[in-house]
Amino acid sequence: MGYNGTRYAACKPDDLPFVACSPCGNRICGMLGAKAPAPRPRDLQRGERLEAGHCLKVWTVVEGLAALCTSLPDGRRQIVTLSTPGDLLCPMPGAQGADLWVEALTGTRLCELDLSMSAEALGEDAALSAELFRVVHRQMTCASVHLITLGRLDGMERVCLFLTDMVWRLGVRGPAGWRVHLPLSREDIADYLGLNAETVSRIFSRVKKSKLATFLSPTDFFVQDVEALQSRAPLAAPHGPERLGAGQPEALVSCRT
Amino acid sequence: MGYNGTRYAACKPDDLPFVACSPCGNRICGMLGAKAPAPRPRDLQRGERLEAGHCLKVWTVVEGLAALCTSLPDGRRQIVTLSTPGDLLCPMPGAQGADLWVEALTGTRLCELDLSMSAEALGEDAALSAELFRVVHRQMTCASVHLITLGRLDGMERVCLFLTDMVWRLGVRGPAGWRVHLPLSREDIADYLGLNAETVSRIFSRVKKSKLATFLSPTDFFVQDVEALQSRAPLAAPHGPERLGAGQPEALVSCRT
DNA sequence: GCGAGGAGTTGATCCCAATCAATGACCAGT
DNA sequence: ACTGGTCATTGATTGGGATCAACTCCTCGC
Repeated sequence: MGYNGTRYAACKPDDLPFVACSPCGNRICGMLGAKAPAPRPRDLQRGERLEAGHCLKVWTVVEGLAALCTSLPDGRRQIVTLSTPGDLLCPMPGAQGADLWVEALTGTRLCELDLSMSAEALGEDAALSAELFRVVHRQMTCASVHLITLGRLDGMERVCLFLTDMVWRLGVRGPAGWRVHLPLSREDIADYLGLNAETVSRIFSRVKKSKLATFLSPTDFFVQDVEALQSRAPLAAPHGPERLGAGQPEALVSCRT
Repeated sequence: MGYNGTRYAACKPDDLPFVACSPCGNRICGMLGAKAPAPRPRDLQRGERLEAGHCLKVWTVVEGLAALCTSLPDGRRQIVTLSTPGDLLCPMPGAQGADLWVEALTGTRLCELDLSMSAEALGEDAALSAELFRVVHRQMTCASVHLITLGRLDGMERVCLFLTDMVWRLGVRGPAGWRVHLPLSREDIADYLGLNAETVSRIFSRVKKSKLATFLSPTDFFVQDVEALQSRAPLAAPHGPERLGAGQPEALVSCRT
């Protein structure tokens, strides 16, 4: 339970193997068919890592929360991407000097797809390439929002944007508002937002005081007025209510005039 | 003059029309052939903008320096991407709430390619899709470095990383080191690095004092020991000496074991 | 029940970068 | 040469977030 019913229910663990994963938002599994080794499920405990290495492996998050993490030689960590159920995780060989890995921020079930064996298929299957392009395109959009967040928003704005994003991605709608379970620690949030854990905690208190959200426990909060929360940030959360990417690549479609 | 001779010389203005642009690093022009309207050159003066809109237009920087800019309703600006000659600029419909545009930071010549007319070609031409994927893949890598920079590096580290990057991208090698002409203002640099103009200026002074670089003028500097400069940042500049992306998509190739 | 350990909160203090302001360098136009 | 404008530099001050530390709460294992 807990996560968005429609997306999750369509791809519950029992449905393995995952070739029928497409309802999760990952249409690649289905498109590949016999061209790649069958997708295989992977269960990770909190803190467990997958070394991204340099292979073109791709994961779909089925349940839980995974992050694309980097860390500098001195231990500073930056979370580049948060992936909630339905998201595709494709770690790209990153920056020299920074480690890169996929980490489960809570107990997480992934669906692993190894595309490296089928590099030819990638180059030749047009529909697949287009789909890959679409996915990466979407990730670029999210990356832009994250970039602006880190470059120009102050702590309060970052946190409000983050909470709004969590509402859209993990929230359960109730009669009076949204209830959200935060499956990550303060430090994880801090590493995603470019802050530190104490600061995140302090800002949560401010959010609480200004009644933008109610905290039921350190990991559960409730939002009555998402608009109010959203408007505290000068930028909209990338995973809005009408979730992008369900249909055609919007850049291509929106241009027919 | 001024810019890296080899890359620039292969695609100088006289070579128009730009179908022969591929030596610039943009192989898309050549691949499209008759499927898209012929690429057309555009000259921009400093500060001039191209509204990215929602169309799939793509630009190659031939000469000068262009930026993908965003700004928030209150005027805060964040430069998402800097493009030097040879780079491909493809503004993706960005964050809601933030304006997005392409801006020339100095006199700049672009080569415009409108892919929106040929959306079918995009979906059907496998090689083209793969190339697009490769380009976006590369941009993701740069975006990661930029993200870590904004999230976790302090001012000095950001500036040293930036200067190193400029050496690799714009530097002219001389007998005693590299000479670089910076075609952007302090404020542009600040908006790229998530700082403000005065801070950038102050840090430049510190760099000068610590002899990591010599400033010949506000817009020209000289670096004797790039390694020393580079090592002041905990991360390598994304445009290293052996520039990525000249050959195959490295993710696909590096996995053949 | 009890203690150990981890996570979260809150306080005190420090420090880096933002802000505001003054000055200087350079350029274009008259 | 003078003037207005833009850009860069530098100083004084402020402020937001980091750091260090104390304390609470909760869980887990015994």
